[in-house]
Amino acid sequence: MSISDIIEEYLKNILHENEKKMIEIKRSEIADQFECVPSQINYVINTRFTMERGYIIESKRGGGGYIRIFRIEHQDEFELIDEIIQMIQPKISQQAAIDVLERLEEKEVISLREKAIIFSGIEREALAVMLPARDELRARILTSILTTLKYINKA
Amino acid sequence: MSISDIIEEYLKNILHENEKKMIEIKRSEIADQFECVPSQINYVINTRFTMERGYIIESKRGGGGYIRIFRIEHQDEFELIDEIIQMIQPKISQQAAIDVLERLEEKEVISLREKAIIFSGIEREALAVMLPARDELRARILTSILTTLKYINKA
DNA sequence: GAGAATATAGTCAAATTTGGTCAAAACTGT
DNA sequence: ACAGTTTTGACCAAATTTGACTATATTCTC
Repeated sequence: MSISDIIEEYLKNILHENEKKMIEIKRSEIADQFECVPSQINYVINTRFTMERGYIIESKRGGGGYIRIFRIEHQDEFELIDEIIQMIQPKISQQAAIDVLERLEEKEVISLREKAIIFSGIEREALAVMLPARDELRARILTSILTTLKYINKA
Repeated sequence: MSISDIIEEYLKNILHENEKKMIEIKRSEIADQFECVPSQINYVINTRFTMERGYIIESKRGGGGYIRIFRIEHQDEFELIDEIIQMIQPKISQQAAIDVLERLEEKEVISLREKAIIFSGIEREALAVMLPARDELRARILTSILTTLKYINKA
């Protein structure tokens, strides 16, 4: 486990315990705590607390500055899926797609098996076209699947 | 016995004792341990821990990088799926794909819901490329999904 | 209130730390 | 000797770590 992984875990623990919607941190404090440079916190946030993974970031510089991490909440599955469909237009990378599928599984919109099936349908090797067309094709396929998912019932 | 054989045996011992489903290794550590070049580990994995032999590999580079080896068993319907994969090379029409999915559902290889998901991933509108490329793309996507299906268990 | 000092956070690219690929060389069995 | 397999190493790709430089907000001083 890298330091980034550890910081990610630490932040998620705070966030997910007590069903918190938001946490506010001071970048330099976290950096001190984990003995890393402050910009490492930005790295963790940029790679692990992305929209695709269901987070929104807000921050302020200067005295009393902060970084806030919000968990994106939804009324229901329908709304969650719609939001993701919007997010992936008009293209989506493989990594972002993985994040999206991961999130859908966490939220129990899809099963582990369905996640594996969908992933194998949109992975690089299956699509076999060059960028940027590949990311657009992936977005279309995923959109089509998500649209179906909106209306289909779980087993 | 070659070094490759020894490394293979070593990894399989760890994996099979205690019924472990997965092991995680660091490529360079194993290479050090057996005094070989790191790429030899890739050779062992590529020749001995293939899907056909019942393993799935996952890896990550960079700090905190790893190689994970998962053990899998294949499904009873392995042969049926293989036969279909052969059949759909190198291209498949939408109608033929529907027939295939129908057959898979009848044989209970996939559920009704999975059939719907897969179909929406390979339908004309989702792929949005002209014939004959479309039928080839559909074949690749479906092949990728079917290959996954050969090894993942039903819920 | 203007300007300086201080306190934050952000960006970006270089350095580092992993693992991956590929083909040439070496080895093995027949 | 040939074919197939294994070993090796040069080069590549990806993820992480680090730090110099930048941007912005607040507080202090006059």
